[in-house]
This record gives sequence, C-alpha cells and structure tokens, in this order.
Amino acid sequence: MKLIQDKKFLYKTIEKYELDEIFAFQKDLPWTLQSFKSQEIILHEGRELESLLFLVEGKVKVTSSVATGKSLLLRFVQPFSIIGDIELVRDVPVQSQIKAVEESLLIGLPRDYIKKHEMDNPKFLQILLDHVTYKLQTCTTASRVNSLASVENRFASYLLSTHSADSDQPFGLELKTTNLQEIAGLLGTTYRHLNRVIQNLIQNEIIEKDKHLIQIQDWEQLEKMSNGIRYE
Amino acid sequence: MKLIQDKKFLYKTIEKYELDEIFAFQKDLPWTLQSFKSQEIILHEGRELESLLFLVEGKVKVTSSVATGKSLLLRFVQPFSIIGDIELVRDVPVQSQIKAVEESLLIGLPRDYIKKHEMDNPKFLQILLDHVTYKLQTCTTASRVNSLASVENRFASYLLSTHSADSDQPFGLELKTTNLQEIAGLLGTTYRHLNRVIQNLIQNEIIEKDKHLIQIQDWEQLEKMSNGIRYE
DNA sequence: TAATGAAAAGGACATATGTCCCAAAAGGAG
DNA sequence: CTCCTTTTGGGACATATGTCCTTTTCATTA
Repeated sequence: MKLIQDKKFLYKTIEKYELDEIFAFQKDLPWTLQSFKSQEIILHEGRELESLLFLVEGKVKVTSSVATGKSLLLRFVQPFSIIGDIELVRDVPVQSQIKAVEESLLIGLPRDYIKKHEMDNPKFLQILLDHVTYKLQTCTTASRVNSLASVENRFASYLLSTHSADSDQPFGLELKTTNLQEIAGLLGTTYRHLNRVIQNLIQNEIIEKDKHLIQIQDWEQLEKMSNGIRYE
Repeated sequence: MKLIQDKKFLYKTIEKYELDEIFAFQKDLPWTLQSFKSQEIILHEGRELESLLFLVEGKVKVTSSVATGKSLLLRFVQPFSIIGDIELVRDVPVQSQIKAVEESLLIGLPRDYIKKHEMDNPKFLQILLDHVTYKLQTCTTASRVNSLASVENRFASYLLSTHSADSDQPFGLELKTTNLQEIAGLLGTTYRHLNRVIQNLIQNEIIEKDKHLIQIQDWEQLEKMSNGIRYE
C-alpha cells in the first residue's frame, strides 16, 4: 500500500463521488488516499479495521475463509463502494479478505474519527444503510443461487464477472491458467473438477483454451449458464 | 392477520423494546399491532411493503423462491427483529416470504410515515443499520457454509434451529412428518434424499422416529454436525 | 372387516462432485 | 540437448445427491 499525498487529486475525487455532501467539513477531515497494486491485500481477515474505505478506482475481490483454510469467493466490487461497513457498525474484526485484482485507489476515513463525529450524521448513516442493504440483497440472492447452481454455472458467472467489464479485448479474455487452482478454491470446488467443467465448455465450443489463455467464444451461452448471476 | 386494538399493550410493548427512545413522539405515531396465527403468511414475496415491522412475539420463517417455484429456507427469526428493512431503504418489492411458524405478534409502522418523517432520525437509522449489518454478517456466514455443508449438516442445523428454543419438551421434539416434503424443499434437497439422511441419523442413534414424530437422542452429535450454524 | 386410495418409504439407477494418484508437458540448470 | 523438478491434465473409483418408479403403510369408508 502506498499513501498518496496528492491533496488536489484527493479533493477532486471526494467531489466526484459527492463525499463532500455527506461530510460537512470535508477538507478538515483526516482523509487518506491509498493505492494498492494488483494482488495486494487491502484488508486482512480477523484484524482490526482502521479506516472505513471508499473504493474509487480499480477492482477488488472479497473472499471469506473457512475453518479448513479454504477461502470462498464472495464477490468482486468496483467503484463506488464502501468497504468496512459491517466492521464499523458492529465493532467486529474484519470479516473478509479484501484483495486488489487491479491497481486500485481507495479513500480512507479513520474509524475512530467516524465513531466520534459521524455516527449521528443522518446523511452518512443513510449512505451506509443504502450500501449495506444493497449488499444484503445481493448476498441473499447469491446464497439462494449457490444452493442450486452447479460448478459449471458458477464458473460461467465467474468468467462473466471477471471479464465483462474489461471489454477492451474483442475476442475474449486472458485468464492465466496459473490461477485455475485458486479459482477452483474460490468457487468452492476442486481443481480436478474445475478441469472437467472446462473440458466440457471447450467441447461445446463455449470457450477456447490454449496454454495459459482462456478465450470466450460464446458469450450468449455463457450468459444463459450463469443464470444472470454475477459475483459483483 | 388480526389487528389488535389494545393501546395499553401496544405501549407497554413499545416501551419494553425501547422503541419509544428511537421515535420521539411515539404515542402519536400510526403504530399498528398485528397478530398472526401459525402458518399464516406475513409478507408475500413481490408485493409492496406497507409497514416496517418489528417482531415482538413468536417466531417467523424467512424463505426465498427461485424461478423453478421452489423455495429455500433463509432463516428463522425471533424477537426482537426488524422485518422489511431492505424494502424500506431500497424501495424494492418484498424480497422474501415471511411466514409465522408460531402465533406471532408484530408492531408495524407505515412505510409512508417513515419515509416522510424518520429517514433522518439518527437513532432510527442507527438501529436499522445495526440490524441490517447483523443480517449481512449472518448471511455471509450462511452463504459460506451452504457451499460446504451437506444435506446432513443442514438438516442438523434445521433440527437445532427449530427445536433448541422450544426446550419445553425434555426428550426431543415433535416434528410432523407431514412436513418432510416441505423441509426437503427448504433445505434445497429432495424428499427422497432427506429420507436417506434421516435413515442414517436413526442408524447412528442420533434421532429416533416413530410415525409422525422425530425425537432427538444425541444433541451433542447433532451440534457437531451442524458446525454451529443456525438458521436464525 | 375388507376394499381402496393417499401418503410414506425405499430400491435402482443416473449424475455431479470429491479423492487419490499417476502420466504428460513445460520450464530450468548444467 | 538431457535430466530433473514443477506444473498441468486426466484416469479410476468413491460419495453425495437427484430422478423415477414400485412397494408398503395407513387411514377411511362401505
């Protein structure tokens, strides 16, 4: 993580996302601007939350580990998002691992400051509430879906979640096979089985794979298979 | 649903749950006190939310249906709980079916009233936020667990969620087998398979079954199998 | 009590997924 | 280039769960 000391950029971003309308005296607040490289961990599960974070650029992955040491993919999130809401409100340790999957930029506001000065600011509470209820709605849907979606379905969702946004590549998208092991874990299945599923998709000409590259051939089919579910 | 016109009881309940400390002029608010019989539907999926509800007595079941018409058990909730928070905040139709599983009592406050007069009441917002973040935390855990829990595990959780509270029956608890069909659906499995699982539990002397009655013999084992997860 | 229909139980087989382990391919050091 | 190590892929079998259908049980009524 790198702290960025660019006040001008910070204020511009604050205005862009209208944070200045939430916090009255925004310029005097102990804001920080933090930059993370791809794959860098932003929040460690189980630690104390130091600042409430606002994701303003990039993309992060939210996962949650289970006793066995495995971790499950909860969702990807993109700007504008709030990170650390549960922890702030309920005073619990960080519940999920947050990891940058692209170079990302976050604005932080220290938890102590918020606890002291903002917990009865209706605008702030409303925004929090908005975001949390949205997450809850999403989580409920996901929960439902996970109970009935096969690994194939979930992998389709995964591909679309990872790639639909980056539509710069016309033909399909790069997916480092190095990650297959990790993806299997995220989808709650085994490497072996994910391989089988991928073989299937290749047979049906829905994706193509060459060495470390997966390309999507039939977006439409994939879309159908995902049942409209996205990890985002 | 039966509207109860017992102002005295209403106010007593409001005080019991300290709702009067949230809403300043509580006696003038358009409160309603609603009573539901066991199995009565409290909120229908897809309809408009009329009032934000506070569960003050009884027990309700929250389920969510999927395209196929099946419905999945999300959780049981007991007092004191807030029902309708997502719908209120995000202005969406009712997201889950809410059904009384015991005779239940709820206090309602019309959504229109809240929207007009309470959406910048910090105390109210804080309470909402508290409850929603709690639900989100729970949902996240559940989601994680559902991805790795077998039907057996989930059935154990179900038995404990349904019965641990009603510890009036010393030996175990009545479970109308008529419901097995329904329980299977709630757990996201088939009647056939649930039967197999039950056979297993009987073989291992964890439960006993006689006609329409299931009795729990080995709470400890069941507890282990549930991984500490409860649908509540 | 016997006949009959509904509800419950369960057998047989199919599919999805997990586990274990070995073979093939790729990459790197000498 | 060759040998060795690491990564990737996949065969074989086990287990969990779903589907279909038959058998059994139970309750009801003539």
